[in-house]
Amino acid sequence: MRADAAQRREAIITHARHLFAERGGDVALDAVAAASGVGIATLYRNFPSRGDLVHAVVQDIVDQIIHAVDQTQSTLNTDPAAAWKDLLSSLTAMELGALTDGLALQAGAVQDLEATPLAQVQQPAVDALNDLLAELKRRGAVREALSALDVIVAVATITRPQVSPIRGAAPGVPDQLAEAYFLWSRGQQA
Amino acid sequence: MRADAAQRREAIITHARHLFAERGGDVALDAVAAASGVGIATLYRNFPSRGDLVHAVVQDIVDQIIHAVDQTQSTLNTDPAAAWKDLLSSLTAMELGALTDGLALQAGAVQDLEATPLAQVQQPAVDALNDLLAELKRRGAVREALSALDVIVAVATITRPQVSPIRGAAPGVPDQLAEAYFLWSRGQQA
Amino acid sequence: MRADAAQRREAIITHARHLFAERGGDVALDAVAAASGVGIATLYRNFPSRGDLVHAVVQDIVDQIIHAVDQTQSTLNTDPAAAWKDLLSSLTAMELGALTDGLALQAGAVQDLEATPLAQVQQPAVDALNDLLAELKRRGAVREALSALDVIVAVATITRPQVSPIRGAAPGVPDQLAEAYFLWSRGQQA
Amino acid sequence: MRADAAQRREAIITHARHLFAERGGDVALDAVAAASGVGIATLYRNFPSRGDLVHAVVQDIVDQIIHAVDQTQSTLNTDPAAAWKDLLSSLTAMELGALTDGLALQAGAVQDLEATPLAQVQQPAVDALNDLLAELKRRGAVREALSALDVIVAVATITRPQVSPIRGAAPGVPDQLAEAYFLWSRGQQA
DNA sequence: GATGAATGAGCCTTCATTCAT
DNA sequence: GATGAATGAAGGCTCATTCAT
Repeated sequence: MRADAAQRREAIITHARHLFAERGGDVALDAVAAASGVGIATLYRNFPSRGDLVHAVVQDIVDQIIHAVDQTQSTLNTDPAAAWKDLLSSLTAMELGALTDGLALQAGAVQDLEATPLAQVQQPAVDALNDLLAELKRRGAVREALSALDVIVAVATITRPQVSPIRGAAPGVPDQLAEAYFLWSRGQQA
Repeated sequence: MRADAAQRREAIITHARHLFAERGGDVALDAVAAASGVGIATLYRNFPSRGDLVHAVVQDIVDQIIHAVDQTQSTLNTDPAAAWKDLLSSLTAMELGALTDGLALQAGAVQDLEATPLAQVQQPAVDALNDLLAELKRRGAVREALSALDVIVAVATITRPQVSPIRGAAPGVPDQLAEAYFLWSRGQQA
Repeated sequence: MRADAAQRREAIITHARHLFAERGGDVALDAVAAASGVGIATLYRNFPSRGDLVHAVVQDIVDQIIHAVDQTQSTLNTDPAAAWKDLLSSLTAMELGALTDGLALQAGAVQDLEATPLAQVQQPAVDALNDLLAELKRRGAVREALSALDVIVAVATITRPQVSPIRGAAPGVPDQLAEAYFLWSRGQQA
Repeated sequence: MRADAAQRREAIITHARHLFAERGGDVALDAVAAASGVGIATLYRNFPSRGDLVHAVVQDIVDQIIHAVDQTQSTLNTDPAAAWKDLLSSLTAMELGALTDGLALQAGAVQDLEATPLAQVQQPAVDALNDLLAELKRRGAVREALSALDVIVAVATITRPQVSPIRGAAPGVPDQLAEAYFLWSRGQQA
């Protein structure tokens, strides 16, 4: 039974992430519940408020970021350039756009970034990524002026959900931007 | 009073554009009206449906794009690289993000991009930009594989409204992305 | 100029009456103004509130009722049955339905019929018709138990505006009801 | 809770029917909800659009018409005249006026009566009544030229909601019209 | 523990009425 | 005097959240 419940919870998070990434952060929770195959009340039992669900989605993404950073550690010494490229690829595939839009709702009156509960949740990912960036910089694989938050926000910006007619009109753009960002991130001398 | 009304209409469009760019395409029309200093019914007299307002905002942006393209023509022959750089700067400063999000509302059931009334309104801007790109490509100032729509969507993606805590966390990202895109667009043989 | 204004006022009343009769008492005043070929403000100059316009429409109808009653006086002695039939025809052709629906708006909190301003305006018509009915009853042309208000309300009920699909489905009904009412009103002792 | 909900749904339909019949088809849905003792959102859960509520009310009335027709079958052979009289009584007591006004909302652009979803819902009632009328005509109890739709529309017209001051002024009129229509419908050759 | 139903608050839109030219 | 524009109040509908089974 416990396993069942945990599985259900995971399903909700996953579907919520996909929907956030696809349709933006303002999807109705009914839609999330329906997509997850549960009743709306079940969703609320697991996530007492919309913010809690957003929180969980962010946590999920953060875990993935940390995992991706960990993966990179192995090739870091042998081929730092490839390591950076792989990491950026992983991040790009990660639907960080969902993260960005998901925040929208809390943002209302928030002034102080540090105060956001999301900031705290993100911190471990930011820290891990910053450590990695430090290594990469030392090896000249990335630009000096690049912070973990910069990278996360940049990738999120590039991969944010796009209104479908737009996406259809210029489907290659996200890849172009990703390539451009990768080239730029490696630093001067183009 | 006719002049007054026209001025008011312009004010509404301007404020709507700013709000779309700042808070996304789903701002309450009440907020637009309030920001414009008019009652909600006045907004509705000028733009009978939300779609009409979006349409006007898009039109406004399209006009600006065309104007920017025109401005570029003068330096096109003397210094194509500078011309391209200036144009991209202009576009970046133009809040194209508002355009992107504004479309969201119509997008509901839209499958065919060409059918969108917005597509038609955009066409002149796309055509003008494509003509310019052709010239620039001939002069080797930009990558071959770059269409007007690509450029517009890319800039829109980069400058899309960003949730404020995010913006605060990594304020330099849009500029970084713009720079990256500029470098890439010139077609460094990658 | 005075003639012009008076003419305009009449035009508004006439169009209002038609629209009330056609589409019911809840037509937008904008529509009345447009149909009358004047601006909304002109309508309001002539009729400071919606109630005033309704009042004028009722007055107009009342005048027509009185006129119809007067017309009947001539044949009253020679052929009372024909007189009654003609009067009922006239009333039926008079769009009394407009009157009924026009009242709807004032009706909100009205308890006392006598207090209604419309009641007062109607009084002359009611009186004239009652006098005529008295004569007709004396001559056995109509049922004893028939008051002027009964007749007016009955005709108004029969000729009230009908939703178009309904009208299309059974177009003969108003005439059938008019015929039925006429027969009944003569007091055939069934 | 399922039973509870069904009951509530019935309550909404009943109250809507009364309000339509009393105040016309343009009552605020808030009022319907309040009268039914539920919140506005509950009404919308049961009837996603105003049209759906109208539809349900019509369905309710149609059911009653069919029931009334069925009831009549028993006395049809023994006393056709009484059967017809009873049926007309039943219809008159049925608030068909609600039906008529309820249609108003859909009517906007409707040209074709057959296309109306309401038309389809009504069809069974129309068919049943037409069958009965055929029998009655065979027995000479009603006029030849009388269709089911004629009867329904006529009764609806007679019992349509009346603005209260009017009703107060001539309370006997609906009964008078009903009597008149009954007499006429039997086809006394006048 | 899971579910469907209920609710109020909020946004979109219309309309009677007023105002400035 | 006539006009178009402006306005607030009200109704239609949706959605995050709570409740009863």
